[in-house]
Amino acid sequence: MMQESGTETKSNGSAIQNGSSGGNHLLECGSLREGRSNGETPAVDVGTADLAHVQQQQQALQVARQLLLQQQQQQQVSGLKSPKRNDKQPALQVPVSVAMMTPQVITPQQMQQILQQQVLSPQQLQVLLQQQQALMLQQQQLQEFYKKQQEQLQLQLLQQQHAGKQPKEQQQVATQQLAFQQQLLQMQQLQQQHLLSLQRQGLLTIQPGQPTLPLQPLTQGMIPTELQQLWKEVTSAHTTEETTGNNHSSLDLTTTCVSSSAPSKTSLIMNPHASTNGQLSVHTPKRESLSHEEHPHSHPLYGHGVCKWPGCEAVCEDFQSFLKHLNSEHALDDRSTAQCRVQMQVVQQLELQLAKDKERLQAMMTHLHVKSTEPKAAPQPLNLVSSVTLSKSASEASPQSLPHTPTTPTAPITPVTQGPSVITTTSMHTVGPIRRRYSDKYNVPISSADIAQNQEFYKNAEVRPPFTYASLIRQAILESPEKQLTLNEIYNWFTRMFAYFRRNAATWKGAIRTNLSLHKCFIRVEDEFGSFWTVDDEEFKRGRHIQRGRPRKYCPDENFDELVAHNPSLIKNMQTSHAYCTPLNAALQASMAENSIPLYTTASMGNPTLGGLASAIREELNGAMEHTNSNESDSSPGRSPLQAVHPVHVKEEPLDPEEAEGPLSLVTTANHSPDFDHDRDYEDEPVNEDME
DNA sequence: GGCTATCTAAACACTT
DNA sequence: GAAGTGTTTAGATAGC
Repeated sequence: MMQESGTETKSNGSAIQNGSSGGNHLLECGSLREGRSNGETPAVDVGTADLAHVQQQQQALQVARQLLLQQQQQQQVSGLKSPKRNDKQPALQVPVSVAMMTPQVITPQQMQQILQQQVLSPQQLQVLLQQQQALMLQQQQLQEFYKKQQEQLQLQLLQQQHAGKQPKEQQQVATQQLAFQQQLLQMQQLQQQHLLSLQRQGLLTIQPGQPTLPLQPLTQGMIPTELQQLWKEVTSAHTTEETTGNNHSSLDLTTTCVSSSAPSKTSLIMNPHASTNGQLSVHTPKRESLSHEEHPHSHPLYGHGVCKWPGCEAVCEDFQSFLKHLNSEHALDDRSTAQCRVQMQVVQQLELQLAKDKERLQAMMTHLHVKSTEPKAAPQPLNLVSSVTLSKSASEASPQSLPHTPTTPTAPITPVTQGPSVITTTSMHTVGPIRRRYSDKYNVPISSADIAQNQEFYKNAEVRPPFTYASLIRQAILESPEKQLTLNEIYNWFTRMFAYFRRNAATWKGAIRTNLSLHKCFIRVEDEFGSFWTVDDEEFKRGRHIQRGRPRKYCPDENFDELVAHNPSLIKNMQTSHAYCTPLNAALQASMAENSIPLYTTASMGNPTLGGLASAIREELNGAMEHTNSNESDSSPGRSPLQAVHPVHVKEEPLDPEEAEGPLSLVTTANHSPDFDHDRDYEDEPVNEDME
């Protein structure tokens, strides 16, 4: 221990600069020292100019300390060495900073001498006091120097504030200042402890006429490592003292260092306000001690009969045994110190992580808030990267709720009810039926990336995806290799991709079926193996629905022949499902349409089964019924894509460009009235009441 | 407040 | 007949 002290003294400058070299007895102090001695806090970076300035000041301080050290050593050589000390500490060297920080100008070594010798002769005490007085003058000079330093620092801070420097730099400077203040307070506290200790031992008496020991003006000359050293010296002194039954304040000191430094560091990093009063390191020990007295069994290191010291987990039957265990097994030694250091680092890392996450969250919220006020120029329907719930108005193309970070499947999303840029993180549990509109005018397809980016999240979290059923169905279909899925496959896709759809199957399955039927973009196709669904993306973007109240597409068999008789052209729509659904066949249809090839030709080109044929006929009949009765030309959503027919080669009237875009506009409907409006949809045309 | 989109539930019909 | 599938309607809700 003392060798470490000596090592530190030898490499004084470097030891001060490098908090990990020697003074590792007390960790929090070491951490603080690192921040301070390097002119930066562990959490933030200081500006280069600030850092250089602080370092210059520190170098000047070190020079002064070395001068002081030399003087002290001379004093020690002059006759205050005790035989005991020489035995135990052959190379005793006083940490310079310790000498500086003790207002009594009694170095720990000297104090230890006193403690070890127990009795000093009056002559020795007189010499000691004289030396103290001489040193005190130098101490006061150094204190003034420190004061000037602080003033300069404050001036810098003010200048930076006035110069409008970035808040981060301000915060860093403020953090530095807080660190200084904190160290000052710690030092003052230790001073008092130290003084009381000496007074109790009767080894130091403050004479009324004697220059007042400067309890207060010890400025920022304290370095945590020095505090550690002093603490250790004092503690060891008290340990010696225990033999005389005069046991006091050792635990308090330990508590002081451990409990005050870590939280104070926390406050420096996370909550500057918490330390602005500079009090936290002062009263914490007593408070904690009181807390433990009031709640004797609520020690942070004790719970469920187990010692919570990291890596310990020793079973303690009661709190008293725990205290014994704590004092015996986790006393102040290198091991405990190292463990404490590790724990501090863990806490630091967690705090840093928390700070970063908070900052990220803030940036996200800020970003989304700004975004919500932006014009809806470019709909980004499902920008899930932001991973924050936002209202629909936050992005017109965005759904109302977005999940939290995809990396945290348990993170809730928030279904925001209303209001722009409302971002909360607490209301996921109220996920319910929410509107998920992409646009009033058209649907903006979600991309695979939209879902893929949050795939794991939705797979694991029972969070309702912020997509409409239609969008999800479309996505499911488009993700399939054949761009077609059976209903059951759609179900499976939903359950596979979204944990939310692994319950209440009846509800969402019904919704899927409803949407499949309701949206014109979904096209049901039959083949010999059954029926499957495809999607017409253009129609999807139009977002049109089948109008309510329109007659059912399904046509009972008993009406089939009659309907065929009334609609002979329906046979043209007896294409195979394959011919329609695959992109290849769609292209083929387009090509044929361009060349005015009647679509029924495709039927002959395909390989329709009788079942498929009948189904196609039946479906087409339904569409024909609609046409017949309501004079509608638009596609019957029905399902055979050919129901969404437009007379391509028959009609000479121009087609609605929109309608002509898609493959659905390719089918001939020779029997249609030439004057019907192709642009009209079910939505546009009232349903023929006769049909009903 | 009206309109629209969406969701949900339900009824009904057909198919397997 | 049961289950699955498909269609349609009505009501509720939320956003525009």
